[in-house]
Order: sequence, then structure tokens, then C-alpha cells
Amino acid sequence: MAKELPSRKEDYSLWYNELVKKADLAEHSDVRGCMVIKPYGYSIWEKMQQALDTMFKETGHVNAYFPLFVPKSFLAREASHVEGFAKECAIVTHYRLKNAEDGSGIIVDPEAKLEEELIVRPTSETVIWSTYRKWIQSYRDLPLLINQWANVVRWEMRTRLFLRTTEFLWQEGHTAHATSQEAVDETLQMLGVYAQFAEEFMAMPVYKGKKTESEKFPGAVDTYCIEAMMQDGKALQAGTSHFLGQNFAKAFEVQFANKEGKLEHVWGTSWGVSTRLMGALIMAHSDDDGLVLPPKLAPIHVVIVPIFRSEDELKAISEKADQIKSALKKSGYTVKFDNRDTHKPGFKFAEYELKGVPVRIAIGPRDLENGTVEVARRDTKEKKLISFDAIATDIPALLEDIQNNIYTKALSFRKEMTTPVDSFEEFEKVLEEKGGFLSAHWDGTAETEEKIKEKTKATIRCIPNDAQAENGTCIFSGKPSSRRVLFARAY
RNA sequence: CGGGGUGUAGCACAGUCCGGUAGUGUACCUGGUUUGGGACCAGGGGGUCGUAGGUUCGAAUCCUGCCACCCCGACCA
Repeated sequence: MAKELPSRKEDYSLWYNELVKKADLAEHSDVRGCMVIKPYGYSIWEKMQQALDTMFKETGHVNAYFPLFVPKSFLAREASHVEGFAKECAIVTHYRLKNAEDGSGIIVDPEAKLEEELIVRPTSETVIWSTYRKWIQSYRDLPLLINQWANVVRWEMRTRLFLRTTEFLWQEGHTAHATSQEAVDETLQMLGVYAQFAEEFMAMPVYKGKKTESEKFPGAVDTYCIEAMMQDGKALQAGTSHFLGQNFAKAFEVQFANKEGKLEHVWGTSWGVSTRLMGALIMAHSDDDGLVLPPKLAPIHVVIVPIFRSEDELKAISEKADQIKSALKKSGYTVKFDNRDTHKPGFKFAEYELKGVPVRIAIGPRDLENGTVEVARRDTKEKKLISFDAIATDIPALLEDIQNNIYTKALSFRKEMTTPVDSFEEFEKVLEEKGGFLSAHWDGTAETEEKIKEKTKATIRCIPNDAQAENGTCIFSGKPSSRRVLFARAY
């Protein structure tokens, strides 16, 4: 049929692309590398935003908004930062168009060249730290705990819906502190917030850890991340939290007077998650029938599909549906009653499965007679009849069960896909045959990391925060190592 | 930026080798019959064939330039 998806096992990329389009989440736009997030996809992103925003506020942060444009000179102030982002910047050079004199159309007016080019922000550290300079004078101004919801542009060579687009939506937190310890604590706190969000809301287990020197954020002292496992055995970096040390404070001369009246540079952090989380959500749970949404992020929790032959039947069913709707609304659930008579029930069943609605209730003449409804859950596709009176208690319990079930499923999948390996032969073999995370000893050098990447395309995803001390030898160089790190091929 | 591929109706594609004025499926519209897992029948509307130029009586088709997108690398949230 028209909306059938390709098999997930056969071609994961194709399956992913088709699912994103057919479930009405997003599509490629006519603009290079950019994406249109469609209303249904955006409503899921809004649920994510809400949950995250609440968590940010609970940890003392407030929202603000900073400019889209970064003067070129700002970017240049932090050496490693500019080096990291220089290759992928969109640059505004002119501010006016005009009609071509030969009538060939609209051209850039060469007279309107900017004296200093403006970079479309790839991230906002530079704009924000140049502002913080004005805001921070004394220890009394600290800590400064600000988050921004924004769009950023990174001119990537190759793009993929949600995972890597030229423009993407995200949140970026930027904080300033009086002491190093406080900034480190903040960095780890926000990493914890991300991990909690991924696990509790997205039902997606993540490893928390630290990036290696070569993988860390340009301008950071330390980069921490959460890493998730996708169903095809590739890892996905789902969020990052950076301890910036005094790097940006020094670059932008942000100093404060401490209690002794001495000037000190402030300590910074930044942390972000993006619409990439949408890609993670899709790839963590969905199947060949379409999207599988965790109830906590589903824009529609329950859809009611009526099965009817006549107007009278529809009317009787509608009454029941309204009762269900208001009962579940009281418990905070969103219910959709799809009473369209332009589509058959079978079509609707398939459509809501494609869109990942966690619970479907079907009501037909038989149910009206027996005082029942048919309840189908999206995650396992199980169907059962329950009595009409049980809905108000059974459905909330079912939704909770779905949330737990998909988390448990993802967790056991990740466990299965995390393999300790002790030799390079084994490393290559497991990577090729099974994929997933490989827990292995590494000598700590960038050279070894790079060579393994060259040979296998696997990178060190992180040094897990909870890695236990364990003496071993590096799988590649044979040199001594004191703990295992996580390798994987990644998106 | 290197290597490969594709641009034809909203979407998916055929037609291109061998030039003769636009097709199929699906979606859409109308009418009817249907409705417990993606309905069926009949009728209908919709296309500057990516773009600019060239060859020709005649170009979706041949030639040249340009543009866009996709896949594989390098880069990355």
C-alpha cells in the first residue's frame, strides 16, 4: 500500500528516511541541507521542550535570547573555538539586494558590503560571553544560570533528517560561576539532567561519560556526553555538557571582584541538546509499522476509532467516546476521537500505528452491545477487550506500562549490544558482525584513537563516568591501561 | 571537495539507446456501493519533462554549459 515502510533490518537508513516522511515528522526542504519539521513532528519536539524546560527551571536556570549574528572578530577570540567551527560557518557579507542593470534579475548590491562579516551562530558562546562581560562585576552577580532556545547553523557536508541538518533547533545553557568546582558541579548536574530526561521521558538508556581530547568541544576544558544505542548498532551522541574552565572568560575578559576585592576570571559551562533527539527517539524504539512513541512524549496518548455503518451507530459511539475523552482528560491525557467517515477503520489503524500513538481504542456495534472496547497497545501490538467501566483506571496503567516496557526493551537491547573485548581481532570481529558498544582498554593516546578510527571507523564515544579502575592492556598498542572506554561506530 | 547516480503530475516511477508533440501506479475531485486491519466500480482534473543555449521541419529524447538533490568518502550535535 501507499504508506508501507521498507524493512528496518534490510536498509536501516532507507527505513529511517521513509519513516520520518511518512509519519509526518519532517522532510527535506528546498533549501540546501535544511529540514521542514511538520506539525506532527514539531508537536513531539514541543513535548520535549516542555519537559526539558521544566527540568532547567527546577535546577535554577532562566531563559533569555541572544542575537543570531556573531561578528567575525568575536569568533576569533577563542583560538580553539574558532578553529573548531571555522570550516562550517555561514557568513553574511552584504545587507542589500538590487535589480541588475542588464535586467537579468536581482543581484547582491556590491555597494552594500559589510565592513565586518557576520557569522550565523553555529553556537552562542562568543555572543553570550561578550554580553556576560557587561553583566558580571562582582561575586554577587554569580552564578549566572541562563538557557536559550534557539536555532543554529552549521554548514555540514552531508545532512540527514534530524540527525544532522544545516540549520537545527536546540537549547544551549551558558553559565558563569565564581569557582572551578561550582562550574564542574554544574556541568555534571546538567549531564545528569540530560540522562534523566533521556531515560524517563524518551525511555532511552544512555551512558554518561567524558569525551577524549580529540572529541571534545572546541574551547572546552572537558566535554561530557550522553551516548545512546540505536537499533542498527550505531551509537548516537544525544547531548553534551562542557566545562569551559576560564577559557571564554579570558577570551572575553569576564572578571569579577571576589569577597577579598580581587579580580578573578569567572568559570563557565555550556550544555545543549538539539532536534537530534528526535532522531534518537525514532531510532531507539520504532519498528517496520512506524513510530513507537513513549507515552510521556506522545502528543496524542489515545486515539479512539469508531466502527460504524450508519449515522445512528456513529452517534451512539460518539457519546461513549466523549465519556472516555473527558475521563482521561481528568488524568492529564490527550485523546483524539477520529470520526472521519472518509477513511475505513483499517486505514486509521495503520495510520496511527505509523504515527506511534501509544494506545488505540476501537468501538463498534458489538462493543456497544457488550459494554466493552477493544484496546490495542502500539509497542507490542497486543489487543484485548476491556469493559467500558474499566477505562478510567486501565488506560493510565497501560500507558505507564508502555513507558516502562519500551525502556526495559531498549535497556536490554543496549546490554546485549555492549560487548567487552580484549584484543584487536575480537574488536574488529564484534564490530563487523554485531556492532554496538565495545568496552575495551585504551592507552590514552590520541595516536591510538586515531589509528583505530582509521582502521575500523569506530570512535571512542566516551570514558564512562562510572568506569571502574581495572588494570589491562590497550587492545591496539598493548600499553598499560587503567580502565575501559566505550568504542562504537556512530552517527 | 573527490567518486558514483538522479532530475518527467503532490509522491513513486516508465518513456531517453533508436527524435514525431505526455504515460503508469498512487494521491486528489465527483457519484454510487462499502466500513471489526490499509475498500471497490465508474467518471474527472492536474505536467514550462531541473535550467540556459545549440542541432533539427520537429527535442523529454541528440550536443554543450549551469543548477539542484541523493548515495559512498572526508567533516560533524
